Amino acid sequence: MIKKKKRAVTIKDIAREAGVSISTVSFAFNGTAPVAQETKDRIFEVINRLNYRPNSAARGLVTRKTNNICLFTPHPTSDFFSFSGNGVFSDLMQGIGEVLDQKDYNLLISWDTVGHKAKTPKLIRLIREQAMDGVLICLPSQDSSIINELNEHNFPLVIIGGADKNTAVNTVDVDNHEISYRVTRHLLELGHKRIAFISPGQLEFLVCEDRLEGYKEAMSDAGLKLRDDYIYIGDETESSGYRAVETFLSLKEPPTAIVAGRDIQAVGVLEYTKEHNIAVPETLALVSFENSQHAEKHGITSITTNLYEIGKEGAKLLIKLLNRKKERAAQNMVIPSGLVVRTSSKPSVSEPPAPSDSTEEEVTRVRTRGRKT
Amino acid sequence: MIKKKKRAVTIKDIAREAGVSISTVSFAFNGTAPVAQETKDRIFEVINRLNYRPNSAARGLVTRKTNNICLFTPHPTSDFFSFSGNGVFSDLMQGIGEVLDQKDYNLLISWDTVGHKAKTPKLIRLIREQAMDGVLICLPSQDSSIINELNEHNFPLVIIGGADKNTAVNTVDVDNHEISYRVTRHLLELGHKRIAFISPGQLEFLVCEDRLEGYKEAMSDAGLKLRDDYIYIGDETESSGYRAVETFLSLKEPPTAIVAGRDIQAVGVLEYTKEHNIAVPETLALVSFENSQHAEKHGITSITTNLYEIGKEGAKLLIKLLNRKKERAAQNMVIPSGLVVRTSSKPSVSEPPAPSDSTEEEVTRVRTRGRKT
DNA sequence: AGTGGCATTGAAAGCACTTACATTCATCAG
DNA sequence: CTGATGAATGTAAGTGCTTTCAATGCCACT
Repeated sequence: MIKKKKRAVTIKDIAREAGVSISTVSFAFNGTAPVAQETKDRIFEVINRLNYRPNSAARGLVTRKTNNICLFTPHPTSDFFSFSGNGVFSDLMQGIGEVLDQKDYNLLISWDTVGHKAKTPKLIRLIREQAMDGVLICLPSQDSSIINELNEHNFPLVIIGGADKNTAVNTVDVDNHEISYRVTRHLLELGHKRIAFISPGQLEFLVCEDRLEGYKEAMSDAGLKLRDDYIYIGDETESSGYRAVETFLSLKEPPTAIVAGRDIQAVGVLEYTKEHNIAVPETLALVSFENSQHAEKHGITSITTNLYEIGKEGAKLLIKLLNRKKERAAQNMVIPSGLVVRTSSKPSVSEPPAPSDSTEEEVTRVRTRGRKT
Repeated sequence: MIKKKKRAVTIKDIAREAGVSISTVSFAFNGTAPVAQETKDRIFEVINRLNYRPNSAARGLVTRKTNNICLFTPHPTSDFFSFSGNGVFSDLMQGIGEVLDQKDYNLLISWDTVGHKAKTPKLIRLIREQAMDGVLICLPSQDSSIINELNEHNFPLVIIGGADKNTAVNTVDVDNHEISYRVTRHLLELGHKRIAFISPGQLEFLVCEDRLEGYKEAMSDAGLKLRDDYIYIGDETESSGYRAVETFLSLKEPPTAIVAGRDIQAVGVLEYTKEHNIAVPETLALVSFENSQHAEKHGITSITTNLYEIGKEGAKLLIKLLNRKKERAAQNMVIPSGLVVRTSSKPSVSEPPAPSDSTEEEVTRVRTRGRKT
């Protein structure tokens, strides 16, 4: 095989080979102008024969599009990535990837660089370099300075999983406040009064704050007063659930039910109750979030947070944004959640009965809100 | 705020504002030619004031570099992503991301598109479009047609986790064959003769094949004959481990020890033994791979497979490749593994003793092999 | 035959950079 | 004093594409 500085095939090559001008090739390839069927056939024959694909840099230079979309996440070892124990990140990514793929967008991953606070955030750098068309930010913390900056510059942006409700920005998420209200309400309806809450993580994450608030509101609405000692700030580990029950049950007035912020914590709770022979749900009822395999395996009542769906809708929304000429109001998209009642909150019969609240029947509710622009 | 079709600031703007030519700006910014300190200062003042960053498409067009590196993986819901239960993908990605970040490369993620066999693989498309400089392929299956194609075109490529030893291609991985030999050997040294093996997944994954082969070789070397009924093809689930023991123990001559292909399977094994009151390690000894949190938590003897390190080295190697002018022989980099002996393969004393075989002490061995080119 | 209209196609101007090469100007050896 | 040297800077070509606008040819219709 003869080695030459083998340049990739360009539009020029196609034009020459097909005996037409380069603009005609461009028109034919992109379908941006009418080209006689005969010439079109000839051109495509050459394109396929030579495996031509337009150089993305050259094309991007003139069209000002990169077809890259950046997924900006917290640090991969952080809380978030182990959210739900396993597979959550995969679910999200798969949802995103699926729609991006279909629309021929590329997925760029970026996260806050460790210990480089001094440097311009990588995300900002990428934007200045015009290296991507839009960004999906997932699980932002309360420090929304970056988000605000992007938003002001009017950069296409969708936030996934926990958006500050006070910012006029496009979001896709489950309504953590509402579902937390719902699971707490479920326990209340079973007659529980002393209900404790385990936060899924640090409260600076909006998911966590929202879930806590939903719990609080449900309690207040039920006329129950909130107790600080019924709130435990957990993390992404099983053992944080374990330690939480341990703490709760050592109280003078221990709770009779627990809302765990995530399934893996609920697993930790069950580990404790099993070790200490505490009857679930008779002595201690338990509900949780995510409805993951863990919940299914351990019979934990849990409410779904469909990350796959969230990713998918987030990507769709972002792409819609990119194709929009004129400004529009920011959209807050809510992915429906279904409560799946299992033995952890119900006298065990045999098999978990049908969900009281099916995911399938609900419909995505979309709320819009004004934007200053 | 006045809305204008706000073009990003270009090198031209900087040149005008600083009163120099654009080439001087380019020289100063990139340090590619000497520029008087005074002018350099003036230029950088303007650059910082206007937040200039060179347009990546324009720059890429002439330099033929994108600074994008693609991580090509199996489908995100596949076996691989849940490899090790949780966090493995994160570990790998973090390792990769860390070094890429430092060198100002961007991370592009791509995986085989579902059900689009007809379409040109996305990876090939990206390469033809010259949308990335190099690719990290992780956990390839035996179908190495894509790899061969890339390799023939001399496209910068590093394979992570399971490379076909017969292809002259750059790889970074633990030596699955060797570590499998080692864990099996460990059981043999404890006096076991009837040792069964659970494959971590379908044998088309090279990791799986390698681990199986290592087991087989250790058995053969010990003068023991291989039995088909001592081999079970598992998957990424706990229950595959459960089913595996169940199968093994129903044999006329059940094994006295098991090599589980991954920690999560070992967990499934322990679940079974616990339920059926089978003494571990007395009646059934157990070893596994990965040395994940699962292994630690359940006291499973396991051998490390440091994905973080693998990712890091893989990225480093790829970047080295990109900066190399002349061709060099392909490198096969082996990340060391350490066997951590715990109670699952040792009469339980109290706490797991010090590892018999510490990771720290080993040194990365690098093998090279000729390449045809 | 002349003319207008339409469908195709081509020529050329960017897009924002890098870089080979030319130019300038001061300095210094002869 | 002159020409050579070399550092600093500028000029312009080229990167592969899109897109505007002009040119061409063909046909029907007058």
